[in-house]
Parts: sequence; C-alpha cells; structure tokens
Amino acid sequence: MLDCQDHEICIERAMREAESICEEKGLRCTHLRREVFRLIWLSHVPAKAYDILEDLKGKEWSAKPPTVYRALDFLLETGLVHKLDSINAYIGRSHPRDHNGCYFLICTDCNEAKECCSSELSDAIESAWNKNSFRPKKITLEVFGQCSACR
Amino acid sequence: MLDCQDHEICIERAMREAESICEEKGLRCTHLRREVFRLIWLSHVPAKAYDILEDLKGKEWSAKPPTVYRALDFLLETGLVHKLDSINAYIGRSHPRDHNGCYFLICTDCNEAKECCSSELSDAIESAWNKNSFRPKKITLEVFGQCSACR
DNA sequence: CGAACAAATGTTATAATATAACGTTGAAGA
DNA sequence: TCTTCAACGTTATATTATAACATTTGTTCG
Repeated sequence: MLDCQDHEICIERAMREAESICEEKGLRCTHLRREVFRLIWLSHVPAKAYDILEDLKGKEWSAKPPTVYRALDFLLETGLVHKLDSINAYIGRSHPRDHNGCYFLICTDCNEAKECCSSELSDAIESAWNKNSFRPKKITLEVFGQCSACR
Repeated sequence: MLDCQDHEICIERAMREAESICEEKGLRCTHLRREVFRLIWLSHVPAKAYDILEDLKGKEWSAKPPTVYRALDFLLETGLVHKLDSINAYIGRSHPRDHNGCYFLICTDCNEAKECCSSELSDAIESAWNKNSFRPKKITLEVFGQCSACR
C-alpha cells in the first residue's frame, strides 16, 4: 500500500524524528519508550497493545500491561503515534510535527494503514460543524476499504 | 443539544419506524430487541453495552452479556443503531433508512451525540480517497467537542 | 395438526482491552 | 550529595466482547 521503499530507512527516519521532537520538548525518550515506538514502526500494519506486550516479553523486559499502556500514553500525548479507535490499534505518525486535518485509510485486505492529510477535507468538516454551531476539539476519521495494491 | 422537543414523541417515532423497517425486511422485532432499542433511545447520550445489561436485569430478563450483544448486533446490522467506536457506545440512528455520508458530533460536556449528514463532506472524503486510489467500504467519522447548548 | 427445521435466546466460560493503586528505582537539578 | 519527581515494576481488577453449546420458540410444510 505504501510508498515506503526501504522500511529500514523508514523506521530510522521515524526514530530520529521522534528523538529530536522529544529533545525539543524536553521529554525523556527512554529505552522502553524507544522500544515500543520501534515495535509500532516495525510495520505499517497498526499494532495491538497486547502484541507489543508479547514482543517486549520476548526481549529483556518484565513487561506487564501498564508497561505498554504507559509507553503508549506517552507516545500518544507527544503526537508520535496515533490510536485507531475503531480497531484498538496503534500506528506511527507520518508527520508527527503537524497533525491537523489528518485521517486514516485502513486496508481490509493487507491491514496496512496510511495517514493522509487533506485541507479540502478539513474545510468540509469545519463547514459542517459550523452549521451545527459545534466547537470541535478532536476528530476521528477512519476509512476502511481496499488499497490500490490490493485491488 | 438536540432539537428534540418532546422525547416521548421522539422515542415513539423511532420505535414505530424500527418496527416498520423490520416488517419490510421480514426481520423479527422481538420483545428483547425492542427493549434494547428503547433503552438506547431513552436518551441522546450514547448507551454503553453493560449499562444496557444492567437496565435489562432490572426488568424481567435474566440478562447476560451475550443477551445484549446479540440484540446490538441485530440492531447494528439492520441499521437501526450505530456504534460510536471511539467511546464503545451505541446510539439510535436518526435516519435509519438512509445512512450514507453521516457522521457524529459528540459533546464532551453533556455527552449527547448528534447524527449529521453532509453531501459536501461525503464528496470531500470521496475525492480524498480517489487521490489515494482507495476503494472505501466503511467510514468512521466522530467529532468530539462542545455543542451549542453547552457553550 | 404436528413433525421438522431454523431462528432466537439462555447459560457458562473466557478472551481482549485497559486502568487503579501502590511500591521501587534512578536521573537531574539544588 | 541529597532530594525529588518522573519513570517503571507489580498486583489486582475493571471494562468490553465473544466462543461454544443447550434450550426454547416460531415457522413451514407434509
């Protein structure tokens, strides 16, 4: 589905960007957080919390649910990963410095998810809520279907 | 939040429409399904499955989780209710005969949810997925914020 | 009608997802 | 170095959902 040619490079770029964002914000990019982030980035298929937990157990950690959920909370708050609510899964953000008007395309065949941004779309959503005099804080937009590679 | 003046009338209208839809489709609108549907429609605040379960226990039923989830599955398949994935809660559909291009505004103050339809919005989403040559099957769009009544 | 079948519901158990509460450790600044 | 607080460890439990099989009820068709 994705235009990611070499996934090693893709992960390394994400890791470097995450580290630099943490540094800028004065946040601690610990060993655990780094490892959970890397596990999420291992593929473009959104990761489940308990799968991450199993992966951690396979490594050096005495991991338990809070181990994973605390790392996830940190990564979510920092904007480094995104939770796909409709499938309870977590995915690395493509543009962690700017995530306005983004939504997610999730392929029901290969399970990969792609983050997309569209100002046209955010405008339409904005105009829709204006009609309802609604003051938005958070938008969840998740589209399920078949990606081009799976057609 | 809602323009529902008399909620008794609002519920009764929904019940009648649900029954006529079941009849048209040759589906069985049983006592249990009717009761779960009514419990969901009791308010415009999305209902949680285990709250519905408690409500049923307070009535005549020997209700257990599958009791509720089976009724919910039926109501979801029939298009009579909608699941808000981001909060794991269920709400009655305002327009059960036509639910294309609909999305949900959820107030974080009063917790009420409103179903909205916007062709402008569905067009924007359609054009967005065309750019990605993605073939959509299902769209989840849930907007959290403050409704006009709560400002 | 009444047997046969299918759909709905009852029941028990357990899976999957997530958080509360409290104790321990270790890094960073005073 | 001492203090402090954020991070992490640990135990327990809450919340959401489904699997699997038994029983009942409703419908169809001879």
